[in-house]
Amino acid sequence: MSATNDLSSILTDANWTMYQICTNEPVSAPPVLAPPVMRESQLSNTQFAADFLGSLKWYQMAPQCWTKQNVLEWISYHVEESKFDASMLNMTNCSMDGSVLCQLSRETLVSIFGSLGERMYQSLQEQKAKYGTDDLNTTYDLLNNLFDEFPDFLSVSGGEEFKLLKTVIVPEDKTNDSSVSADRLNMGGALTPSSDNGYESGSTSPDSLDSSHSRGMLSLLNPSSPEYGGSDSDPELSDLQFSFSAKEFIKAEQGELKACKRSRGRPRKLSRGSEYFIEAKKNKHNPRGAHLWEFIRDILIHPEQNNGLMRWEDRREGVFKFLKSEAVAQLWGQKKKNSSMTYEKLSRAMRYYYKREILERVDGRRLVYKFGKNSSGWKLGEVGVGM
DNA sequence: CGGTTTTTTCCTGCTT
DNA sequence: GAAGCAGGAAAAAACC
Repeated sequence: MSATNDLSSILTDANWTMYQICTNEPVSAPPVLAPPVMRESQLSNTQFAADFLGSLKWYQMAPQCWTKQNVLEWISYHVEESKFDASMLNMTNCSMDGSVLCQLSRETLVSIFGSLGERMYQSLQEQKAKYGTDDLNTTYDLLNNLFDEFPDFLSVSGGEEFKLLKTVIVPEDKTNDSSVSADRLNMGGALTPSSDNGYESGSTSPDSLDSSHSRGMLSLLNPSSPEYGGSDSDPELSDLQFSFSAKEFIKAEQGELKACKRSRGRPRKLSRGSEYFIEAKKNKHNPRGAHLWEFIRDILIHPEQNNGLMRWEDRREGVFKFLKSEAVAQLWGQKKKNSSMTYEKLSRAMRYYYKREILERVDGRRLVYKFGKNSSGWKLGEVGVGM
């Protein structure tokens, strides 16, 4: 079977497993596994050694040593873990062994896997570090500079529909040819050799941008805001290491949650230890994180980058309108690492701002809000950007 | 660790 | 009927 077919199969199964609503089956997480016991006498046995290596999972060895199958399993794991819609992947880009994978730049991974690419890049760095081959400081620096390097992510051709990361797509027919859906949302162009990073994406198609939009969007967070740390929590992700037992727990708990009908109110999200992996850790430099209204404000004050998501209706009065409400919600969700964010939920949070006078009501106009007296950073005098 | 704040989730009813 | 608005309720998560 070809690697492409392998992945297709793996990912189809992954999505199917992930998106079945009422099953109790948690998606597979890397378990705490001891490597197969190997007797000393067996060490000299070449076949045994080969078998032994072949029996190892990706999380049991350095990424440089991964086989194509290991790489596919690694991809599959992240697809499952993040509820990524695998149908978006151009699977021809996924056929590589660990040595090739390790040469891919973060940008390339992002171009292939969209929003998942960052996490995968982090995972790769962590795995390298775990096996003593990486410099965490390098990772830190790379992550720290992440947004600076993506100034053009929002530069999509005018009128282009903003393409969202469809994180939850339940296949109607499990047996469907995945290439059809892959074509529908082809994530990346063909990989082409690059002198610097080994490989880089040759794609400049807007289709390949996808969640990269959000990265661009996040990059425009107002650095002047005292409550914005700029890069959110990313730099500290380099400190993260896999905690397989914790992840196993997460999966089990997610499975349990899916198994029963949601109760009223916010559901329990993830257990302790899970945030260690799933949730970005709090950034010491960004103790409070970004608030929703600041996120909205920062989209508005960078019209050149907001890609038609929102616009000012009355700049002086602070009146603004959502043009692509669900897209903004998805961006917000991506920022908060919540793939199920919707405009409905976002708007509820917006309505809470009325009472605090961060926003004022604008009656009779759909999708229109107005900044209130307790908001700041949007007025022309406060922002050094002419609008 | 407990209290507070902010956000998320769900819901019902209403309006456009 | 769909989409959006309004706001109560409950709870998670972040903060203090």
